[in-house]
Amino acid sequence: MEKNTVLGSLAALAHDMRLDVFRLLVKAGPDGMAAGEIASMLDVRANTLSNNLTVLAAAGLVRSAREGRSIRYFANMDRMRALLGFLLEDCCGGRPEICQPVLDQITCNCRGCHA
Amino acid sequence: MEKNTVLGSLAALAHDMRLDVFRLLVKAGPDGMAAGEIASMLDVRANTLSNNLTVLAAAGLVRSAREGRSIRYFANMDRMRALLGFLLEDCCGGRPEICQPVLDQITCNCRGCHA
DNA sequence: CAATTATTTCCATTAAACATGAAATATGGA
DNA sequence: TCCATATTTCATGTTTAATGGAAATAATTG
Repeated sequence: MEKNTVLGSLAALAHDMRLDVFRLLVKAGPDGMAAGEIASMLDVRANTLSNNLTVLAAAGLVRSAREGRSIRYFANMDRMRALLGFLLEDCCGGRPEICQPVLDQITCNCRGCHA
Repeated sequence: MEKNTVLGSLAALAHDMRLDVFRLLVKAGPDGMAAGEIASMLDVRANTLSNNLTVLAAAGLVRSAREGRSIRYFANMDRMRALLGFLLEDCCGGRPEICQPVLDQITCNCRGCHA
Protein backbone atom coordinates (compact mmCIF):
# COMPACT_ATOMS: atom_id res chain seq x y z
CA MET A 1 0.00 0.00 0.00
CA GLU A 2 1.43 3.34 -1.00
CA LYS A 3 2.21 5.89 1.64
CA ASN A 4 -0.03 8.58 0.20
CA THR A 5 -2.89 6.13 0.10
CA VAL A 6 -2.30 5.36 3.75
CA LEU A 7 -2.18 9.04 4.63
CA GLY A 8 -5.43 9.58 2.77
CA SER A 9 -7.15 6.74 4.58
CA LEU A 10 -5.92 7.90 7.97
CA ALA A 11 -6.98 11.49 7.31
CA ALA A 12 -10.39 10.32 6.17
CA LEU A 13 -10.90 8.31 9.33
CA ALA A 14 -9.49 10.99 11.63
CA HIS A 15 -12.77 12.86 11.71
CA ASP A 16 -15.61 12.49 14.14
CA MET A 17 -18.49 12.10 11.72
CA ARG A 18 -16.52 10.11 9.18
CA LEU A 19 -15.32 7.59 11.75
CA ASP A 20 -18.93 7.12 12.84
CA VAL A 21 -20.07 6.72 9.25
CA PHE A 22 -17.40 4.22 8.43
CA ARG A 23 -18.07 2.17 11.53
CA LEU A 24 -21.76 2.18 10.75
CA LEU A 25 -21.09 0.94 7.25
CA VAL A 26 -18.78 -1.77 8.52
CA LYS A 27 -21.53 -2.87 10.85
CA ALA A 28 -24.05 -2.78 8.05
CA GLY A 29 -21.86 -5.20 6.14
CA PRO A 30 -22.52 -6.20 2.54
CA ASP A 31 -26.00 -4.71 2.68
CA GLY A 32 -24.61 -1.22 3.02
CA MET A 33 -26.82 1.75 3.85
CA ALA A 34 -28.51 4.52 1.90
CA ALA A 35 -27.17 8.02 2.52
CA GLY A 36 -30.49 8.99 4.03
CA GLU A 37 -30.46 6.07 6.41
CA ILE A 38 -27.00 7.04 7.57
CA ALA A 39 -28.06 10.65 8.02
CA SER A 40 -31.06 9.81 10.17
CA MET A 41 -29.18 7.14 12.10
CA LEU A 42 -26.40 9.55 13.03
CA ASP A 43 -28.65 12.59 13.11
CA VAL A 44 -26.55 14.74 10.81
CA ARG A 45 -27.34 17.10 7.94
CA ALA A 46 -27.63 15.59 4.51
CA ASN A 47 -25.18 17.90 2.81
CA THR A 48 -22.50 17.63 5.47
CA LEU A 49 -22.83 13.88 5.35
CA SER A 50 -22.61 13.95 1.58
CA ASN A 51 -19.35 15.89 1.77
CA ASN A 52 -17.93 13.43 4.24
CA LEU A 53 -19.06 10.44 2.20
CA THR A 54 -17.24 11.99 -0.72
CA VAL A 55 -14.08 12.23 1.36
CA LEU A 56 -14.40 8.61 2.46
CA ALA A 57 -15.02 7.53 -1.11
CA ALA A 58 -12.05 9.52 -2.40
CA ALA A 59 -9.94 7.75 0.21
CA GLY A 60 -11.25 4.45 -1.10
CA LEU A 61 -12.79 3.48 2.21
CA VAL A 62 -16.34 3.34 0.92
CA ARG A 63 -18.02 2.80 -2.42
CA SER A 64 -21.50 3.71 -3.57
CA ALA A 65 -24.19 2.44 -5.86
CA ARG A 66 -27.39 4.09 -6.92
CA GLU A 67 -30.51 2.25 -5.94
CA GLY A 68 -33.59 3.98 -7.19
CA ARG A 69 -33.82 7.39 -5.64
CA SER A 70 -31.28 6.53 -3.00
CA ILE A 71 -27.58 6.02 -3.14
CA ARG A 72 -26.32 3.14 -1.12
CA TYR A 73 -22.90 3.15 0.50
CA PHE A 74 -20.69 0.24 1.45
CA ALA A 75 -17.54 -0.07 3.50
CA ASN A 76 -14.58 -1.23 1.46
CA MET A 77 -13.18 -4.00 3.60
CA ASP A 78 -10.31 -4.65 1.24
CA ARG A 79 -9.03 -1.17 1.83
CA MET A 80 -9.52 -1.53 5.54
CA ARG A 81 -7.61 -4.76 5.50
CA ALA A 82 -4.81 -3.15 3.50
CA LEU A 83 -4.61 -0.25 5.92
CA LEU A 84 -4.39 -2.55 8.92
CA GLY A 85 -1.78 -4.57 7.11
CA PHE A 86 0.32 -1.51 6.46
CA LEU A 87 0.13 -0.36 10.05
CA LEU A 88 1.01 -3.79 11.32
CA GLU A 89 3.90 -3.97 8.92
CA ASP A 90 5.12 -0.77 10.48
CA CYS A 91 4.82 -2.30 13.88
CA CYS A 92 7.18 -5.03 12.87
CA GLY A 93 9.46 -2.96 10.65
CA GLY A 94 12.54 -5.15 10.69
CA ARG A 95 12.17 -6.04 14.35
CA PRO A 96 10.41 -9.37 14.74
CA GLU A 97 10.67 -9.21 18.51
CA ILE A 98 8.30 -6.24 18.46
CA CYS A 99 5.98 -7.70 15.90
CA GLN A 100 4.88 -10.88 17.57
CA PRO A 101 3.59 -9.47 20.86
CA VAL A 102 1.50 -6.97 18.93
CA LEU A 103 -0.08 -9.66 16.83
CA ASP A 104 -0.56 -11.94 19.81
CA GLN A 105 -2.54 -9.36 21.68
CA ILE A 106 -4.75 -8.28 18.84
CA THR A 107 -7.83 -10.38 18.72
CA CYS A 108 -11.27 -9.99 17.37
CA ASN A 109 -13.70 -9.83 20.25
CA CYS A 110 -17.00 -10.13 18.44
CA ARG A 111 -19.17 -13.17 18.94
CA GLY A 112 -18.08 -16.03 16.77
CA CYS A 113 -14.53 -14.93 16.15
CA HIS A 114 -11.75 -16.92 17.72
CA ALA A 115 -8.68 -15.39 16.17
CA MET B 1 -10.07 2.62 23.73
CA GLU B 2 -12.09 5.80 23.76
CA LYS B 3 -13.25 7.29 20.51
CA ASN B 4 -11.56 10.63 21.04
CA THR B 5 -8.31 8.87 21.77
CA VAL B 6 -8.67 6.98 18.52
CA LEU B 7 -9.41 10.17 16.62
CA GLY B 8 -6.36 11.79 18.15
CA SER B 9 -4.13 8.90 17.18
CA LEU B 10 -5.45 8.79 13.64
CA ALA B 11 -5.08 12.54 13.21
CA ALA B 12 -1.55 12.39 14.55
CA LEU B 13 -0.58 9.68 12.09
CA ALA B 14 -2.39 11.28 9.16
CA HIS B 15 0.49 13.60 8.44
CA ASP B 16 3.41 13.07 6.15
CA MET B 17 6.25 13.92 8.50
CA ARG B 18 4.61 12.43 11.55
CA LEU B 19 3.95 9.10 9.87
CA ASP B 20 7.62 9.00 8.86
CA VAL B 21 8.72 9.86 12.37
CA PHE B 22 6.52 7.26 13.96
CA ARG B 23 7.63 4.57 11.56
CA LEU B 24 11.22 5.46 12.20
CA LEU B 25 10.71 5.18 15.95
CA VAL B 26 8.97 1.86 15.57
CA LYS B 27 11.92 0.63 13.59
CA ALA B 28 14.31 2.00 16.18
CA GLY B 29 12.55 -0.13 18.76
CA PRO B 30 13.29 0.10 22.48
CA ASP B 31 16.46 2.09 21.79
CA GLY B 32 14.46 5.02 20.51
CA MET B 33 16.11 7.97 18.79
CA ALA B 34 17.21 11.44 19.79
CA ALA B 35 15.28 14.31 18.23
CA GLY B 36 18.40 15.41 16.41
CA GLU B 37 18.98 11.96 14.98
CA ILE B 38 15.42 11.91 13.69
CA ALA B 39 15.81 15.36 12.19
CA SER B 40 18.97 14.50 10.29
CA MET B 41 17.69 11.10 9.26
CA LEU B 42 14.54 12.57 7.76
CA ASP B 43 16.19 15.83 6.75
CA VAL B 44 13.66 18.14 8.39
CA ARG B 45 13.93 21.31 10.43
CA ALA B 46 14.40 20.96 14.15
CA ASN B 47 11.50 23.15 15.21
CA THR B 48 9.01 21.65 12.79
CA LEU B 49 10.03 18.21 13.98
CA SER B 50 9.68 19.32 17.57
CA ASN B 51 6.13 20.50 16.91
CA ASN B 52 5.26 17.21 15.30
CA LEU B 53 6.86 15.20 18.08
CA THR B 54 4.70 17.17 20.48
CA VAL B 55 1.62 16.21 18.50
CA LEU B 56 2.62 12.56 18.50
CA ALA B 57 3.33 12.70 22.22
CA ALA B 58 0.01 14.40 22.95
CA ALA B 59 -1.67 11.60 21.02
CA GLY B 60 0.18 9.12 23.18
CA LEU B 61 1.97 7.53 20.26
CA VAL B 62 5.45 8.41 21.46
CA ARG B 63 7.10 9.19 24.75
CA SER B 64 10.32 11.00 25.47
CA ALA B 65 13.16 10.97 27.97
CA ARG B 66 15.98 13.41 28.38
CA GLU B 67 19.41 11.98 27.89
CA GLY B 68 22.11 14.51 28.50
CA ARG B 69 21.75 17.30 26.02
CA SER B 70 19.47 15.27 23.80
CA ILE B 71 15.93 14.15 24.19
CA ARG B 72 15.26 10.61 23.16
CA TYR B 73 11.92 9.54 21.70
CA PHE B 74 10.31 6.14 21.70
CA ALA B 75 7.31 4.69 19.93
CA ASN B 76 4.55 3.66 22.30
CA MET B 77 3.74 0.18 21.10
CA ASP B 78 0.96 -0.26 23.63
CA ARG B 79 -0.92 2.61 22.09
CA MET B 80 -0.28 1.29 18.62
CA ARG B 81 -1.58 -2.08 19.66
CA ALA B 82 -4.67 -0.49 21.17
CA LEU B 83 -5.31 1.49 18.01
CA LEU B 84 -5.04 -1.57 15.82
CA GLY B 85 -7.29 -3.42 18.20
CA PHE B 86 -9.92 -0.74 18.00
CA LEU B 87 -9.84 -0.67 14.22
CA LEU B 88 -10.07 -4.42 14.03
CA GLU B 89 -12.94 -4.40 16.47
CA ASP B 90 -14.66 -2.07 14.05
CA CYS B 91 -14.02 -4.46 11.27
CA CYS B 92 -15.92 -7.12 13.09
CA GLY B 93 -18.58 -4.92 14.66
CA GLY B 94 -21.27 -7.50 15.28
CA ARG B 95 -20.60 -9.37 12.06
CA PRO B 96 -18.29 -12.31 12.62
CA GLU B 97 -18.46 -13.30 8.98
CA ILE B 98 -16.64 -10.09 8.09
CA CYS B 99 -14.18 -10.30 10.92
CA GLN B 100 -12.49 -13.59 10.25
CA PRO B 101 -11.38 -13.01 6.66
CA VAL B 102 -9.82 -9.72 7.70
CA LEU B 103 -7.85 -11.35 10.48
CA ASP B 104 -6.88 -14.27 8.30
CA GLN B 105 -5.34 -12.04 5.71
CA ILE B 106 -3.44 -9.80 8.04
CA THR B 107 -0.05 -11.21 8.72
CA CYS B 108 3.23 -9.83 9.79
CA ASN B 109 5.64 -10.09 6.90
CA CYS B 110 8.89 -9.27 8.59
CA ARG B 111 11.58 -11.93 8.95
CA GLY B 112 10.99 -14.15 11.86
CA CYS B 113 7.27 -13.55 12.28
CA HIS B 114 4.88 -16.34 11.52
CA ALA B 115 1.54 -14.97 12.58
C1' DC C 1 -44.99 16.98 -17.30
C1' DA C 2 -45.44 18.58 -12.48
C1' DA C 3 -44.56 17.28 -7.81
C1' DT C 4 -41.93 14.78 -4.44
C1' DT C 5 -38.02 12.58 -2.50
C1' DA C 6 -33.00 11.71 -2.20
C1' DT C 7 -28.69 13.40 -2.67
C1' DT C 8 -25.20 16.40 -4.26
C1' DT C 9 -22.90 20.77 -5.58
C1' DC C 10 -21.81 25.52 -4.95
C1' DC C 11 -20.42 29.15 -2.19
C1' DA C 12 -19.17 31.96 1.74
C1' DT C 13 -17.70 31.97 6.33
C1' DT C 14 -15.30 30.31 10.16
C1' DA C 15 -11.96 27.63 12.31
C1' DA C 16 -7.92 24.78 12.50
C1' DA C 17 -3.52 23.13 11.07
C1' DC C 18 1.04 23.97 9.15
C1' DA C 19 5.71 25.64 8.47
C1' DT C 20 8.83 29.08 9.61
C1' DG C 21 12.17 32.55 11.67
C1' DA C 22 13.68 34.16 15.79
C1' DA C 23 14.16 33.88 20.55
C1' DA C 24 14.30 31.10 24.73
C1' DT C 25 15.56 27.14 27.64
C1' DA C 26 18.40 23.35 29.23
C1' DT C 27 22.55 20.64 29.45
C1' DG C 28 27.48 19.69 29.32
C1' DG C 29 32.14 21.12 28.72
C1' DA C 30 36.25 24.52 28.66
C1' DT D 1 31.22 31.54 34.18
C1' DC D 2 31.05 31.52 29.23
C1' DC D 3 30.27 29.01 25.17
C1' DA D 4 28.47 25.43 22.16
C1' DT D 5 24.95 22.03 21.37
C1' DA D 6 20.20 20.20 21.50
C1' DT D 7 15.64 21.14 21.62
C1' DT D 8 11.60 23.78 22.45
C1' DT D 9 8.53 27.83 22.49
C1' DC D 10 6.53 31.83 20.57
C1' DA D 11 4.44 34.77 17.17
C1' DT D 12 2.98 34.98 12.58
C1' DG D 13 1.42 34.45 7.88
C1' DT D 14 -0.44 31.05 4.93
C1' DT D 15 -2.93 27.14 3.65
C1' DT D 16 -6.34 23.82 4.27
C1' DA D 17 -10.54 21.82 6.05
C1' DA D 18 -15.26 22.00 7.94
C1' DT D 19 -19.79 23.80 8.15
C1' DG D 20 -24.35 25.00 6.59
C1' DG D 21 -27.71 27.59 3.58
C1' DA D 22 -29.47 27.59 -0.86
C1' DA D 23 -29.76 25.92 -5.33
C1' DA D 24 -29.12 22.10 -8.54
C1' DT D 25 -29.44 17.30 -10.17
C1' DA D 26 -31.51 12.71 -10.43
C1' DA D 27 -35.14 9.35 -10.00
C1' DT D 28 -39.90 8.08 -8.99
C1' DT D 29 -44.78 8.80 -8.86
C1' DG D 30 -49.31 10.77 -10.12
